[in-house]
Amino acid sequence: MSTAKNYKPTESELEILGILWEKGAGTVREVHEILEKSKDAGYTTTLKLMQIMHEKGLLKRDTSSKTHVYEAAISQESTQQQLLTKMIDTVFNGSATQLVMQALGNHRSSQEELDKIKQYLNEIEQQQKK
Amino acid sequence: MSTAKNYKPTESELEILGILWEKGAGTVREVHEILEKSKDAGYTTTLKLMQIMHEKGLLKRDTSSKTHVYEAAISQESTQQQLLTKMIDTVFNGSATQLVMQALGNHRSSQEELDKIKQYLNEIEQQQKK
DNA sequence: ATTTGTTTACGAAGATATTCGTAGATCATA
DNA sequence: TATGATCTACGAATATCTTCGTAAACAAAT
Repeated sequence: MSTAKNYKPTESELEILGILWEKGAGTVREVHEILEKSKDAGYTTTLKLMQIMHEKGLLKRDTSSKTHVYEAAISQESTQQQLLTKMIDTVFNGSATQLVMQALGNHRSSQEELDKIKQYLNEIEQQQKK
Repeated sequence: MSTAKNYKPTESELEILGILWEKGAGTVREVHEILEKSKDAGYTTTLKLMQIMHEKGLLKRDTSSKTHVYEAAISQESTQQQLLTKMIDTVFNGSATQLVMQALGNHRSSQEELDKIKQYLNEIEQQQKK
């Protein structure tokens, strides 16, 4: 069986996870209203999706009141990590560097952000020297 | 209708594209033998997938000899770009920087690669000043 | 108490992706 | 020419994802 940890969320599931990561816990109604802005789907569709995600262990939920409150059960970081790894593997010939350069080249970053990255690079180098 | 350009390949399709990008043109048999190493599927499954990909415009094929020869019809770069954009958007809160740092942090890069990235950063900065 | 609105649960239809068996064509070779 | 190996084409079964209608529970308002 696949635990939630290494389960690969579908496209729709990722959209919902994204919303919950950003806003923290929320009801189906709340999630749905945000979702509607970028997608059109009925309320029960969102409900069903979130129920399935709960079954799969992707969401936790609090059913103590009539209106259930959901929350992401997997962290954004671990999900990012998993998707990145997969992507590097299948599309970037296994090279993280290739991915980084591609991302930097085509998604305009501000000077501030570039500085942040530079600083981070230095930190990594320091660590490696030890 | 969606052209091959903006069509989003499925998981299986990406695996096949990855193989063809790396090795260049190839027959179903060749692709299948590489695919088998990481996945188990029958020969006709791979065949069918590649035929469908051809219909969708993801692969070109040369049918002049009995054994057809396939080739990727979409570039690795544009596909990388498309997937990156989507991923940044849904999983990294729209921040390419966040993705870059996550990738750097968890996928060990050699000093050489780090230097390459630094150099690339400098190039970007130069460009921006103009 | 009845109506109205909101919620969950359930089931099923529809869409898409994946898998593979089987048949027929082609070719090498015994 | 027959045999066997390899290939494509086709169709269909299976699995998975997505969508939504409907019903039942509940609460608030009339």
